[in-house]
Amino acid sequence: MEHERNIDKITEIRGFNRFYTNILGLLEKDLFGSGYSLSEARVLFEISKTEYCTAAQLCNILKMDRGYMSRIIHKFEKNNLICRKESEEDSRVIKIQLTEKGDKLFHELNERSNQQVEDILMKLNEEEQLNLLKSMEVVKRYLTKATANIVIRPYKKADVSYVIDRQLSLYETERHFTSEVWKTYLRQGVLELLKKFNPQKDCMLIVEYNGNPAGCVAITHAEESVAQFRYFFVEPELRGIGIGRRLLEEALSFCKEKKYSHIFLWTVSAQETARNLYRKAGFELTESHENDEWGVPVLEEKWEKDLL
Amino acid sequence: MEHERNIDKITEIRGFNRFYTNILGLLEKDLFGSGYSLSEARVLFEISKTEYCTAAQLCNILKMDRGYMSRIIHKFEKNNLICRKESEEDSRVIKIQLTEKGDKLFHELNERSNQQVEDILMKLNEEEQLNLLKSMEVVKRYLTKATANIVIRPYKKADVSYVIDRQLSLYETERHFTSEVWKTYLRQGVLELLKKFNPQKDCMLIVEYNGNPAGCVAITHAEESVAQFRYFFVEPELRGIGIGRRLLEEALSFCKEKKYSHIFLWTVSAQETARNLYRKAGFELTESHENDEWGVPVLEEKWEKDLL
DNA sequence: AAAAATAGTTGACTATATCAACAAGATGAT
DNA sequence: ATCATCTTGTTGATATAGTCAACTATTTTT
Repeated sequence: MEHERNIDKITEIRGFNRFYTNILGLLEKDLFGSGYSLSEARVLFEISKTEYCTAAQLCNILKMDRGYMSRIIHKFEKNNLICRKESEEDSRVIKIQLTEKGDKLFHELNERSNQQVEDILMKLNEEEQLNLLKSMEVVKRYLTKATANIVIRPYKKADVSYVIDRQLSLYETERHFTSEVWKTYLRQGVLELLKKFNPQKDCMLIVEYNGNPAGCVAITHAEESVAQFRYFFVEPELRGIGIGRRLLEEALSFCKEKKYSHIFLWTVSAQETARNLYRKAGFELTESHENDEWGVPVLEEKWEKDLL
Repeated sequence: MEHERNIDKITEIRGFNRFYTNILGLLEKDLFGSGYSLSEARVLFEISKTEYCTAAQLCNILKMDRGYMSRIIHKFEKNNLICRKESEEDSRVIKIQLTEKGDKLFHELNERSNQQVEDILMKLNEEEQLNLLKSMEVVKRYLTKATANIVIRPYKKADVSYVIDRQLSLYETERHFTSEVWKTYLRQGVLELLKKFNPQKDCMLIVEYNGNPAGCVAITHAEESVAQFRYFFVEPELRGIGIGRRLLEEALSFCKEKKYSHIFLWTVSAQETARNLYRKAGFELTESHENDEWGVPVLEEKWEKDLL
């Protein structure tokens, strides 16, 4: 009986999958004439999107074979779409960037795809458009929740630049923190933590999503028996499915294991979701003040919690 | 400004498309080991689903190349998954049916896919599952509306068996009409209409969806200056996007063109959507009575409308 | 300091898909 | 009734896309 009910749902979902296979097939036809295949276009798109971009990363994101990826990248290089530079941190790694020509091609393909989607959108009225978008968001959130391969693991050397770069970029787009003071403060803070890293006192956890880092949290030793909770963020596309809560829990359990008796954190113009997260975990707002140093005036808040 | 707002929507939708490309990629991996490719599995699935199945139809539905399809079908035949029979109506056409072995393979692959989807579903609670399904339905409806290539055209010879077979099957699954009396009544009715077909009095329109028939309506000459509206249906997957309304409009405009002064229709246990459609078009319920002949007792209703 | 893991490359190969030409049969227009 | 047109399915030639395993050079872990 329980199973019978599920079969209907399963059939519905599989129907949707077949339907969407056709929709995607329809949209993909449009690349004809560009001289590049769908896979190549996807790679190009990811290169343009990814700040610190390497072949291995592209393979993770797009789930493609390494050899195949290598050849696509060489074709791109031959056609002057990208340039490649050995990484300074790891000489096995080659960083990939679009050239001007590559960027131009990307924009062309991008414009075509946008046009195509707009043509579809124009067949719907405002209300239908909004319904469509809202429903897509729901489908995406639940399927992410149900299929995402998410692991929380200790940081590795290679994560350092991710944590710094990504945090700078998120704070810039989401909170308009632009000042050099802020950038230096963040960069120094992370580097210092890792230089003096003491596994008995400090902790830095990375969210890994399908093999790539997608979030972070750190515990640092502030003073005797007092821990500070820092560098907390989750990639936008993974928000709303409980990963922040898991990170916070793991951080707190590290603190308990290491016998910290108190924990605090500083946050800025906290949004309801973050505040709720802290409140639910037993934190209390204890202090707040204005700060003008980060490029935009913000209200900084201190939240604290006893760990006994 | 208007355009700027659209760009956000377009970006969202394209994000969803990339996301779903990955989801589908994930699900497709599961065919490995079956000895058949994704395309082959899709063909197999369609064969099992399609009552009167031909290669050309499969090409339409799956948007595949004819030559490629030919080869897949030959591979299936070689492996005893299907048997092929020349059509009696059109000797160019070869009808395809699953053999017992083909049916068994289909069920195996189907079971695997179901299991896979169920595994995903199990990661969500009841409420989340229902939200997911509801949202998928909305996405599907609006995208169908915005992308479907729908044409309403006069019937062709080749449509006759579609109209009969499909209507029998829909009435059986949706209204539990099972009696032989009903089947004969419907079959005879359609055949008679087409035998005596007079383009000045009669009309039969077919909804064509991506090249395949997907709905129907007919006007028949009942008595002097009185038209009967019959054989009205739209494929379930295309309901809710205004195709029924379009069919009704076209049928009425045919009646006006041919100077009919009155039109009526018989319907059974009409659902709200159909009733609303008739009511909006100016029909009125004028008569109703029970009928036990169709395999299940139903309330038949007569709706009428003057055309002056 | 050795063993294991990772990034990227390459050759050989297979699977998947496309294109154009063709024959046989149906259909539509006049 | 006839002829041009369209449709169905087939085939050979070819192109594209993707996989696999072996290999080098480096970094990370133990």
